[in-house]
Amino acid sequence: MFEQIDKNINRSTTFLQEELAIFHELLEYKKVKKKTHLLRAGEICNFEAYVIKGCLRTYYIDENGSEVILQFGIEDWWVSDLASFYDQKSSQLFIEALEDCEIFIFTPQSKEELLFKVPKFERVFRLMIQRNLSATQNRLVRSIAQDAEQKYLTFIEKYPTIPQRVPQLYIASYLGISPEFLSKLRKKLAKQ
Amino acid sequence: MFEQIDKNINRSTTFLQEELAIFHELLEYKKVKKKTHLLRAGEICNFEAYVIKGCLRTYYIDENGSEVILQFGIEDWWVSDLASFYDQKSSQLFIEALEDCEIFIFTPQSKEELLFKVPKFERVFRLMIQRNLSATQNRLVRSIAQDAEQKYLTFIEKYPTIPQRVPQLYIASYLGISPEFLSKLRKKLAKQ
DNA sequence: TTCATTTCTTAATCTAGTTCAATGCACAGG
DNA sequence: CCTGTGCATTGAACTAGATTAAGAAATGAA
Repeated sequence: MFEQIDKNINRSTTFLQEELAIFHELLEYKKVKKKTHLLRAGEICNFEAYVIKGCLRTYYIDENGSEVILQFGIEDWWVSDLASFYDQKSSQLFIEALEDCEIFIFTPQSKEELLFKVPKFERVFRLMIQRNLSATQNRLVRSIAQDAEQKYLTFIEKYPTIPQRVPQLYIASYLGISPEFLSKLRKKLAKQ
Repeated sequence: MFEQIDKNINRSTTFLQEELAIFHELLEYKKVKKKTHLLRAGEICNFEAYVIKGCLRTYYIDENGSEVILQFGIEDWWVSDLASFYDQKSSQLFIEALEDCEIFIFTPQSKEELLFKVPKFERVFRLMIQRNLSATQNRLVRSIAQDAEQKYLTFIEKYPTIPQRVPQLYIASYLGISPEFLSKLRKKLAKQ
């Protein structure tokens, strides 16, 4: 049950068995049904979720009413609105399960307790947010500098499993192009 | 000399005089001449810089050879490539002074020493990166969902001082539009 | 199985923004 | 003081991608 997440956090820091035991103690296991929202804009995000199994999307609805997908969360990703979680302020994001999911969650309380008992976890979480920042910066650059075809190719290279799991509609929204145009692109690429 | 930066870090956490003294001790003051690069792609970023005065840009050169400006750094902003700084790995970014600047810098060593002596600073730096992430996410959303005119208006509202300080060329690059089109936009907006 | 809902594809039309090329301007350096 | 260099502006021609609308295919619920 904990193998997967242990392997993940052990990438950056090595923990003792007793430290891991405290960690496991504080994790809350949850099942989430497809189409359930874990978070809606206006609410305060009171979790940081680690995806054991399944797929979720984090999205934003802008002033024109159009959805923009910020992130897909699949196995071994962390999903949350960190700004809302840390500062306990109202979120602007939606987080929705696209498949039946299994997740571990931290609440602000359980996380605080973990960091108090095993301060080494500071590093794990700092790295998590830092990776997130790097990934977001890279995506921003691509969103500005690449054309639709390059973006799509980069996407399927980076996330080869996602296209088979989520509607194309959402991939188009992630890439910032219309679903119709993505369809055309795929047709063109298929016959090359 | 330290008033400005003290005020900035005191926004989120309150520090004792002796803690601030340690902080000041570890800050390194530097002057940087216009057009100097603090960082080039391929190098390891060995600083986190706080801008006392002046203006810098952080940019990226993509595979097509075109520049994308990720961030302008002006007074009271932190400027660095965090991924490179923390992991001491090769950077992908360039950081260049657009005006003569005065900055404070941390090296990996001085920062480690600070966090060791005054762990409360963990929070300051965590908030810094978190704000950076939120800002980058918001920019990503705008870059996808807004048209050029909206982006420009959002930009001058958010950073009203920058247009007077940096060439339009760079603002266009930040917004992800061509300089020619920005010029046309400005003309149109001017006569409204 | 059937009906309803969601998703995908195709084609025609339209437009926001690019590219290219020429001109004018400002100001920094000798 | 001139002169090069970098930047802004303008206009004409072009194109990547949006939008609209309609039909086909897939999925799911009852």
